[in-house]
Amino acid sequence: MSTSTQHQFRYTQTPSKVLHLRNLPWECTDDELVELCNPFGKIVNTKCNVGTNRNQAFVEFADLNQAISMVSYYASSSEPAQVRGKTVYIQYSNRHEIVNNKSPGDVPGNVLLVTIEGVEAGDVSIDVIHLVFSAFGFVHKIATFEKTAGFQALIQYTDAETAASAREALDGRSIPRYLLPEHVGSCNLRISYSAHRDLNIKFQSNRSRDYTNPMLPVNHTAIDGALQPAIGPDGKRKEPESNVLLASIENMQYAVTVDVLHTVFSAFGTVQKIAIFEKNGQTQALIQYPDVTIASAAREALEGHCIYDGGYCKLHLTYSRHTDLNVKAFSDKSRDYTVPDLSLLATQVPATCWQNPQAGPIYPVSSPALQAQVPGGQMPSWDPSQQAFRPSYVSTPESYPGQTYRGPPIPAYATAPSPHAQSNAIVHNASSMGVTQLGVPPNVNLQPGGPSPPVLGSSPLAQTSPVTGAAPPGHRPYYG
DNA sequence: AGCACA
Repeated sequence: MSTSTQHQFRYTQTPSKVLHLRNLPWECTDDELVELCNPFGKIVNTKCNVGTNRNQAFVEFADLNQAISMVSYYASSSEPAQVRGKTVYIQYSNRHEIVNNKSPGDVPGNVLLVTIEGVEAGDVSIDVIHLVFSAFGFVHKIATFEKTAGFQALIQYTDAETAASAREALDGRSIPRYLLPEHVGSCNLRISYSAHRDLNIKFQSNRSRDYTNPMLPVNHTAIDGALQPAIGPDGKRKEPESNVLLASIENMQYAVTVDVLHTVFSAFGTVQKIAIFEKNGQTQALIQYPDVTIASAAREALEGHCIYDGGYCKLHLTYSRHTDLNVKAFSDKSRDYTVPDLSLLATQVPATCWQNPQAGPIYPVSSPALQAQVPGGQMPSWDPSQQAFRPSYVSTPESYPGQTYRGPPIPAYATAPSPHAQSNAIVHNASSMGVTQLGVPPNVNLQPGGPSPPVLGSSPLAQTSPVTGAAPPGHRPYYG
């Protein structure tokens, strides 16, 4: 019986330029597959560590005849195909192409994402990184940062080939001992590809370098600050002020959208960019102002306050290490308000009138991607009549500090939170904040007449929550 | 040693 099924296997194999390899060592790499198969033709794709035992693989040749030549060769060879001494069984795959389900980090590019395992940010200087990676070609730019994954660096080369050679040589290896401080044990490099093509380096600093632009200003504070962190009068480490605030949102019973944050933080000045993300299961957001003064005012005023009544969405604000966020202009988790609204421009300016001829082709006026950002074809938070929309280059940030927030309603807490206040919620009556004009997330239930918080009317939370009804008498909004 | 995963 089993012999006949084997026969069936044999004879139902129609040639394919994709080969199925099995009995591989589980450690097998794509490179080893290429090494094995390359003599027979051009490999256009591979997929290794397939199956529960991770001992199968697929190799796709550019041409069917190349796959046939490999299968025929090993069919009649006395020496079986081998990887790491293990015999590898080869047959035609029953598919005709390898589906490209490579994770983003496997898609080759000219920028590498390097995770330096087992070290702190201070252990490996950017100069050491530069030295190590320069062995493979000219390093254009380096940006380093710390994430939950550890200390990471983006390394930009001229092209993907150079990047690939560096990755090939360094992935899984360690930075030479003599380049590391003594206390560092092992420090493996984990290298994948970044989706970036061109890094946006603003300063030469201890965290980032642009080797193509020697005229770039040097950020001494970043360098000095890292070497000698500022110490506050209480002896605690004081985070340097920044124009970018990091908001941690506690007790987030209700959705906090980009629009909500924009509304809340616009009370203090032009919000340039917002990014929302998750860290350790908590929602955090970065809010970028044009300058430190505005950020500082916003931080002072909003720290510890809640976006919604009832202690929901409590803000904890610190200064971010960022000075300029690199965010998608339109997404549900980020917004760049400094980017002109192309869809608005498009309605006012014929496409042929673009001043920058390059701008047109990059974002076609009828781009579905652009329209997809705005269900219904509207730009809720992009009303140009809103003060908050004004691009940063129009505003005069310098005027804010002494100006005690003219324009939008002045939150009382901005100057002096009253100790008698019964609530520290920022939003009691959302309509008074102009939320309705700014574009309300569909799930926010606004009741313009009443002082109720913009709770999620349709959410089960709204039903179960004890504090979703109208505020008690005397429970006045902080907004006059 | 026998066909992936979105």
